[in-house]
Amino acid sequence: MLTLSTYITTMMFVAKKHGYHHGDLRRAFLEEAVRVISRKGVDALTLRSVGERLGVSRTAMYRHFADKSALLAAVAAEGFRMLRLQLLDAWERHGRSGDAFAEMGRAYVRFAVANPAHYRVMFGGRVEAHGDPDLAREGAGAFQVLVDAIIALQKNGTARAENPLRFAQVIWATVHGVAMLAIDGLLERQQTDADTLVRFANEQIRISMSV
Amino acid sequence: MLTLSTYITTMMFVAKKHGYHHGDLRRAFLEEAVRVISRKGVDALTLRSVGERLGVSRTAMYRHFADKSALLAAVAAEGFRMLRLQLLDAWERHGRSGDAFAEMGRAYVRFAVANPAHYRVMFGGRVEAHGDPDLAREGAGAFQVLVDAIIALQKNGTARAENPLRFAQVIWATVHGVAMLAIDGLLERQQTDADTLVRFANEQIRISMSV
DNA sequence: ACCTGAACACCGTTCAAGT
DNA sequence: ACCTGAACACCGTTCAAGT
Repeated sequence: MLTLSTYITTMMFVAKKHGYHHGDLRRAFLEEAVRVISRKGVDALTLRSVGERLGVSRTAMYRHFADKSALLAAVAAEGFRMLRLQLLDAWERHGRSGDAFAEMGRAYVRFAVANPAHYRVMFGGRVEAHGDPDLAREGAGAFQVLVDAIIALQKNGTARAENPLRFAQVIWATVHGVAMLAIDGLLERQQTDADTLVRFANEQIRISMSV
Repeated sequence: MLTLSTYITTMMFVAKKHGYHHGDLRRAFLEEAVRVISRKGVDALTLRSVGERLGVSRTAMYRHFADKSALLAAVAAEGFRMLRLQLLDAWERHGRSGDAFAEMGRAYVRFAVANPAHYRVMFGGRVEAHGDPDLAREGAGAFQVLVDAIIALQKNGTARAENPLRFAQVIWATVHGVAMLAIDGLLERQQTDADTLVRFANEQIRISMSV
């Protein structure tokens, strides 16, 4: 009887999982963290205030994340997943062509500007892909979209033969640098907007790949 | 008499300034901060442990820096100053030529790899140039070396006519991205070393500038 | 002028306890 | 299974006091 009642109680809680206090508390923590980071910076993120905002105890998070850095790693992993999908969408929707490749570059910078909180956590050096397997997988997946696109361009003769990994690294470095300049507000000071700069960068990339 | 004795006491302390407790305490704080950051990361930096390490109270720092972020801003400003000097040295020592420009790129990445603590503070998004005038000036100074070099290459016909600021932004973005890949250890995972990648990036840059 | 120690208002994390 | 409140060991910063 005791075992049965425990079982029933447990099942009730499990059944309530997607309707518990805040529905999906894990997701609520993730979203609130992103909200705080984008508005006040990573350093302003405290578990206590997030918990209070969500109306749960300040230790409730530990049911869903090992610690604070695991929460940040989850934000980063989610960012890489979104980035991968948006890059893939730009590449495919524009016909996997040289122009589509340029659109990927624009999509990359657009992602960073639209999601600075995710982007800063992804590349701010706070979380290391080393530690979180999920994060490492998502990061590698986003990079692979770029590598695959380069290989496709080489196959149809748009890009010259060269180690595609090396192309990918330099191109990623370039758009990443443009994205950083954009979200750090360094372009505003120089009266340049991010999309203009990434278009210019795309032109430079096109030249250096086709020669 | 009171005024005179106060004056004398003050002068004694001022005279001792460069021989006080640790000679230059401001410099000692700066160096110890860099040491801690490079060994354990920015998040591991605590004023209390730095003070303890230097044998002073944990509030002694406030005589030399407004707060912790001012200390980090000073680290970043020092980093930009070192970077500017090393870029300028590479450019001038190699004869202000196209090759010298490539050597600047290599010097940039070498700086980041040799001084990852400074580099992370400079670009990690913790300090904003917006707030610290000294930091803003040093950052702009380092960037100007790149702009000036591009203008020189355009004057002697090595680089094509184009807004030098735009060239500078994309090129900076590229070498910065390579530097980030290098110090985040993402290249090791792909069996590429930083200098090989920056040499490849330099070749891409040379092509795109000369066409 | 420069440094100190105590105090204040925080923080992440642990843990026994509740349902 | 999931959540709680109290407790622990920190942290940056302020401030009256010393020399």
